[in-house]
Amino acid sequence: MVLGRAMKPRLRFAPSPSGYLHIGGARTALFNWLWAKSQGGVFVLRVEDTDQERSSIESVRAILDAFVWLGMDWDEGPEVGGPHGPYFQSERKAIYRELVEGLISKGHAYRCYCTKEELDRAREELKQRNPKAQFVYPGTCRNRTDQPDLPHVVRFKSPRDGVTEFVDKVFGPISTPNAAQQDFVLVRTDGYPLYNLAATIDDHLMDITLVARARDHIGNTPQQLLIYRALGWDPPEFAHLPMMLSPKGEKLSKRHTSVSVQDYRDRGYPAAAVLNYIVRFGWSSGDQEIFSRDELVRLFSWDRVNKSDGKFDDKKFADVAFEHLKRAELTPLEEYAKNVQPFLAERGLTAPGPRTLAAAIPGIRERARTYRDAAADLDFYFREPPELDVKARDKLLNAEGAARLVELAETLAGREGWNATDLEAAVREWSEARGLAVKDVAQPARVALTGRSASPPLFEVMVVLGKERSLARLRRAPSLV
RNA sequence: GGCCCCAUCGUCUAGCGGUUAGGACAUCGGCCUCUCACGCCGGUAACGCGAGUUCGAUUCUCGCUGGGGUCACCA
Repeated sequence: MVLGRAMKPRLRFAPSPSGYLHIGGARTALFNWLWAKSQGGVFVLRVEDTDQERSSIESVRAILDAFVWLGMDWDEGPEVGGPHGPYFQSERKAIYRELVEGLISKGHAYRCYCTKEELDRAREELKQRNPKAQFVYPGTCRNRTDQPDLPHVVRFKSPRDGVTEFVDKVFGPISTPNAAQQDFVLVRTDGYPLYNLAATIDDHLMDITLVARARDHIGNTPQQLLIYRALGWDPPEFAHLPMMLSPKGEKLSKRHTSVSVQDYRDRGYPAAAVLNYIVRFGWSSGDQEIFSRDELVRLFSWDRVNKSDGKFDDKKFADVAFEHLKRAELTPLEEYAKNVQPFLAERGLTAPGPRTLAAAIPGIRERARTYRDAAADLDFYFREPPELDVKARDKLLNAEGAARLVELAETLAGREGWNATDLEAAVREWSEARGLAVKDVAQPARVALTGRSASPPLFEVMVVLGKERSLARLRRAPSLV
């Protein structure tokens, strides 16, 4: 027990509900979640909806859904509640108001009556005179007589000298001169707190022990530290994460790739693969590339997090997803079947027999790179007749070949065993007896059985299809030509 | 521009003073084969530059260059 503070780490992710869950946000949340899980700590979700203009309840829903899909559960927050609520900042205005009054009365903050228009004008004028100069709030209202009834914002009275420093869990010591700080706004004219104020107060009141967020927040940290000090509170620890950038090194936006977690689900990627890919941005564990969710929890640690930004790579992402789909230990059969179902439904294949589905999946596992692809690969098993790829037919199946398939069907009909080994032996024997190579029979048969030129191994297909349907499709061959 | 941060193959990374600088993706050959895949074997490919420190720097220090972030009544 150190200093009597809570020992269990309490981590949080605080999205602002102004859209979907961004893939970068998911990554930030993941690091927090992993640490909370691995330490037996608590992961809280807090909705930062102080900007009424941009926040929406639909967006909260979308973000929560994304968390559920990713399998990142939260211990406190919307829907589950908890002892530190409310978890929507819009419902915490009274808390902020009271604390801000204290700040003002102690001289750490003051009311400012300069209007946005005045400030914008001053900013503009300065820019005219000296395009390179930076506008700093001149402190006009610092010592002005207080008139609480007039419209105003509340500004923090930043120290003019000294430095603010902290030890980042990832970047190490970071020190910023206070002179670089201006009297930033704490509360807007409409009474709503701004990010730095609300986040600071909530992190403290919610007993957050470690704030892990993307590197673009490093510059906010000194301001928040100043607020902690003014409020007389001990700050939590901070960990900043390197950024995940576009392939070109720009800020990741939808111009470059899917940025909404929802998109990845819709494109048919496994959730665990999304997690696997994004965690590898800035974190590694030796040479290992593929991790299950549980492994991640077990292996994650801050000393394996590095500092340099990374660029998103679709190809690598696709490969990670593919690995998850290929390995049965990562995606068990039942899970695969369940997840591919919606994509089959999209193709109008609503009720594939569960037995057949389970039997068919092993054959397409090493072929399908997404659940969406898997549904396409599976299609011919469940569609009667299978969709015919005309090009494949033109290339591989002619009248002569089709006639042979009918003969083959009769031979096969008389056989006992209907398993891949026996079927292959039978077809081999049958082909050789006619002076044909196996592929001269197999390729036309593939077209008849699957409607396409590419499929899982032919004899596996026949087993999954079953004797009756296989024979029927072979006998139907002449009608395709 | 001020402040802050970063720097190993094209990309994600391993490396924590002495290595033929390793892995993965991508890419290029080849093998396997009833198709497509999977798999396997092999190739190309990196320490940004310059000073120090040291017997010895990818590794430590400084400078430069390059890149990124941030400077709102957004979060």
